[in-house]
Amino acid sequence: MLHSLIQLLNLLMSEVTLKKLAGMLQLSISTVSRALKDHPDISIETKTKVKELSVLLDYEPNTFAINLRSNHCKEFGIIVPTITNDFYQSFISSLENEVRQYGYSLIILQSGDDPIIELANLKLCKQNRMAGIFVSITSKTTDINNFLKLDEHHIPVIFFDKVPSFEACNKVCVADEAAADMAAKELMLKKKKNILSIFGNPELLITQKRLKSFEDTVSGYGLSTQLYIHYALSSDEAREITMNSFKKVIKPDAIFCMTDEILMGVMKAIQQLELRTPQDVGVIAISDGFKPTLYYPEITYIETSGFKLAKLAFARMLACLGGSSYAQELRIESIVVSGGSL
Amino acid sequence: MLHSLIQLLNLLMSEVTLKKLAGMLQLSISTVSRALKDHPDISIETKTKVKELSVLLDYEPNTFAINLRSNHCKEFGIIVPTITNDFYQSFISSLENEVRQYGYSLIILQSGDDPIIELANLKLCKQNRMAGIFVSITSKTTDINNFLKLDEHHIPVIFFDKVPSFEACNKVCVADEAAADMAAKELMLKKKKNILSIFGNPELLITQKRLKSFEDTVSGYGLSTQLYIHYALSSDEAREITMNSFKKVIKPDAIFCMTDEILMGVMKAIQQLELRTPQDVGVIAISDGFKPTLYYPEITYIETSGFKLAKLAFARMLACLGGSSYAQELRIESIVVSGGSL
DNA sequence: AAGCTTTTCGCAAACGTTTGCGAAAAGCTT
DNA sequence: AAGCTTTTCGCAAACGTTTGCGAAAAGCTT
Repeated sequence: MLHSLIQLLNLLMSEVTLKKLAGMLQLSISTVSRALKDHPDISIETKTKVKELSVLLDYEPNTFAINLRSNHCKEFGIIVPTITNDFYQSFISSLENEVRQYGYSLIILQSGDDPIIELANLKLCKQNRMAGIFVSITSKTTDINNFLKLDEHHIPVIFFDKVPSFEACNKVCVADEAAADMAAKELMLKKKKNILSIFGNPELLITQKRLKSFEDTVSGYGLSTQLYIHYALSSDEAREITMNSFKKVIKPDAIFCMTDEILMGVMKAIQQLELRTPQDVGVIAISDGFKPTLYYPEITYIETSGFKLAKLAFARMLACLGGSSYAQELRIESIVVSGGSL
Repeated sequence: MLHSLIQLLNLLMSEVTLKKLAGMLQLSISTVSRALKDHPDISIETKTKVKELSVLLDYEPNTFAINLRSNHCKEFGIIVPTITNDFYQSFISSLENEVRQYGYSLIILQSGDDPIIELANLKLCKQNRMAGIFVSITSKTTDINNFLKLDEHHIPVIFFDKVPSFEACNKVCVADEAAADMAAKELMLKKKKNILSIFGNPELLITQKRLKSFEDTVSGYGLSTQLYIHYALSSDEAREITMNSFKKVIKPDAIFCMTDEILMGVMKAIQQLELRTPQDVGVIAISDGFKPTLYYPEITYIETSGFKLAKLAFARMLACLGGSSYAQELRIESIVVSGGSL
């Protein structure tokens, strides 16, 4: 009696392991291991004894040992330029919820839009033998061979949002062309004639796709619509572009904002100019859907949901882990959310 | 020659390990291990041979094995109600940058403001033997014993922002009282008489502290200032409160917003009511600093920087890992950022 | 009752590191 | 040249799991 009490005390001092459980129960480690996993070789009596003690002592298997044995862990990495962005935020939030349901964890890695750091993060994912990674590349990433190499190591790589143009890889995107097309159609329906069109970084594939689609749709209508195309790399640049546009003789009757960031700059300018939407100028954006609700009237936007995209990305990841090897490009459809600003 | 070529091919097929390196170099595993770590026992010639081959074959130590051996890993967990919040976003972004510099990774765990999930996340951190965790508790978390238990397992716990009232734990906060006090002073300086004061969840310690300090400061001035105290749990509630307040006979001449979320609702109401700041109504907020720049004129706010708080939290974490055991409550000072809305 | 099958468990190796200790070889002392 | 120190390396155990295989005990068959 005293003896087992001392044993118990010793146990409470340190970590509970299979070996300790086995020692107390006078069983072998393998039997304890199998009992806890309901292996058919073990008798009911032994199983209950083992399980009772393991609950009593709050036994928790050592993840490190399990990882070493199985040579993989239940962690995903996500590499983004920065998490301070509504779209990524909702993507990450949604993704974290998904992976948790499946017993995985999510490690965030910011590249700061720097390919060097991106590469370092990638290496970390490889070294930590992550179960898979999600990547939104930097605007300067040209070489994606390092990403493809991970695929060889059986670490699936899912690109999302900002994806490389290379074809043989897994990509999930919002409907770039379709979203720009929808925005253009909305503007045409309202018979807008002078449209200030502000796009993001022209080096990104997403910008090029959206611009082309936008222009094509507008010219497809064959109306005498004038597009004033600008690129803004920041909210502040968008604000200045807007301010300058309204100093001109021909003032825009509508503004198209390719991103939330641009929308923010545009709206600030509109407040500064004391313009009213939609009377003085119409506004439409492509957005995750949060920023447009900040204004009154709410901004009409084409929704590109980070939440939905994360679900799609995770589904694709599961498929890859399940053995689906051939690369796919998936996209989610957009919808128009009318807010009264157009 | 052919023999070593075959060896090389075999190696490229599978993972490179110390054993494989040792086999190719006709050395023992221990010698290879020590050579790579510049152990003084190993000769220069051996070291260079080992290192050259390891670079050639792109050897990367197996993290799982290292973790098992050392019984700890280089990962921190961060548990927050949700990451979709400017303050947490900048906190996490900043924290990720910090931990990366020190070779750590960051795992995000959202509780969804649910104590059950929070507990599950906590257990995960314990099971994965994380190096330490950062926690902002849910509004319903009452029992923090489970957190304290981690401390016994030598996993430091740093509470931030939403912290428990229990004293003997590590806490880093923004200057709750001081921030509310500063906001009150700004309002008094502008001689505001009817102040709509909207606070967050009244169950949170942070709300209680700010409210008390705010009221104390205002009454300390001894002026005939009227405070209209309200609580808003969402942006939309704040909007409605504001809308209703301006339907009253006595209209507010200033609005105090305890959080970004509240500010957003208030500003939307202001746009809807077509009021101008600061002429028609003054606005001041406690904020991380991003949202206030969205409006024109920019909102005057008391800065509670997530960036700075993250740096402080990480410094405290490092101290804990370094052996500092006694619990501390740390806070960062706030500053007033004038934007022209008051 | 002898031989067979089933039940129940333990041995031992393996995953890839790190590290205390010992031992051989080399260089040094007097 | 014998004994000593230094240099250089390998053996073996350990971290905590999982799992193939074998073996003892028990129950069954005819």
